[in-house]
Amino acid sequence: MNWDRDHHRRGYHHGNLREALIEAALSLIASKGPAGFTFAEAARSAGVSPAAPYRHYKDREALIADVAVKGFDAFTKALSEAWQEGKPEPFAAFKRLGRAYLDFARTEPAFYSAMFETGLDLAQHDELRKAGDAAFQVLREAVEVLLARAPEDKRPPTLMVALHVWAVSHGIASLFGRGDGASRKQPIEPAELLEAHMLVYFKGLDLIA
Amino acid sequence: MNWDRDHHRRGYHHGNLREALIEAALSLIASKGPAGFTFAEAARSAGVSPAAPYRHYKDREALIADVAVKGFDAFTKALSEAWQEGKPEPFAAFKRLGRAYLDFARTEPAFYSAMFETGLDLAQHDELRKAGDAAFQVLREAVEVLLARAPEDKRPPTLMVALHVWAVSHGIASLFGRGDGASRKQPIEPAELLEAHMLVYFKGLDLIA
DNA sequence: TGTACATCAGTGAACGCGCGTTCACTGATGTAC
DNA sequence: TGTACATCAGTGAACGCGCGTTCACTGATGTAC
Repeated sequence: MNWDRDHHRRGYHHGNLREALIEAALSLIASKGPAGFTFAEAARSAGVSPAAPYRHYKDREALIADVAVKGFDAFTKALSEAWQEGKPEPFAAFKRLGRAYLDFARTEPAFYSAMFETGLDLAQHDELRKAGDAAFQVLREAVEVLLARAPEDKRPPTLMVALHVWAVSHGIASLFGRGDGASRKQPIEPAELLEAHMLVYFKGLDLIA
Repeated sequence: MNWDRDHHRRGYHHGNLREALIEAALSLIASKGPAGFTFAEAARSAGVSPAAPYRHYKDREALIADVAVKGFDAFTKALSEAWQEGKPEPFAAFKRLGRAYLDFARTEPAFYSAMFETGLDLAQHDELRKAGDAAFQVLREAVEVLLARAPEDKRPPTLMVALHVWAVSHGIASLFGRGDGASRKQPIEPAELLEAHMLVYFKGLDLIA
């Protein structure tokens, strides 16, 4: 609970309303889903009048889009740090990458749902699409390093493999790996399920024995 | 447009308000997403007073849950009909099953998002969980038939494989295969992407050469 | 076959509520000279 | 270093709106005899 942790230093100007609104939006999304988030309540929880957010965002949707962008930024960072350019060993690094993907979805369900479930039109939010592309780029580069191990004549297309990796990760995360009640509990842990999948899949690609 | 296609036969009693409300909910979800659906507007579009829906549903959430249940029923039916008990040949039937999965998500985006993206707590909606389980059961049985081909000593667990199939199908459907603007267009068709995945994956399981 | 009555599935008016947004405003901050 | 002024980032009151829900009600339907 940190409703007013900053009240003591608040004067007329908030100082960093933008960040405060994003945090407020996240905690509202976390507790009520992406639908149950309102501009007014975000303002209230940032300790500011309902008109104040309009200094920073055109409207409600602009704030959600910004939350999603910030989410993708954090996601890209988390994935990059897990991948570590494939060092010291690409397969071990890839395993870390997969775990980082699921960890993010589980520990940041509000970000994750703002990123993938708000139904924002990507054609209308260029910055959002770019932020999403940057995250995917991490997966793509990791796949590229792994595929470099295969003999050139039987190397599958990087894009295809990267899309497979993304799809299965996203599928596991959204079906079985969320923190909330929408999760369909299974007797196999999400991380274990993903790892088992990648072993079979890479074997199918002749990348491993 | 069928706002009042039934008006001529409407008297005091609607006759099948329940179905009309579900249809109304679907078209509202389709045009504005699961968030932009209201009880009042559903009533209006069914040509009925705002109090009428309460004869059939406890509240707004009960209607959404029912839409999701009906969606799973239709989904289960579509998958079963595609699978046809694996006849005449299991792999061909499985390919049909995968296509049916993606087709449903693409042609019934409103059902699909009511089923997977409304964030309903499954623990609190038993009928919904059951309807979802029934759909998954079709995948599970199909996987079981395919796995029967593998030599018994190197046969992977049915549940694990079925969960992999579900995850990758759901991942592809929700990331790349929806009709709306949230779809991340790729140079590979969803159906092709799924089929390519299953070929690699089954090869990894030694089910095919 | 007709009638009395219970039950079902609607009406329509009303309610309190919170939302998104606009407006004229004002206090705080930064900058030019 | 001090002052004038432009700009920035807030206020707070107000608006119209549609929502979810409740209520006493009533027309239509089904059933017992």
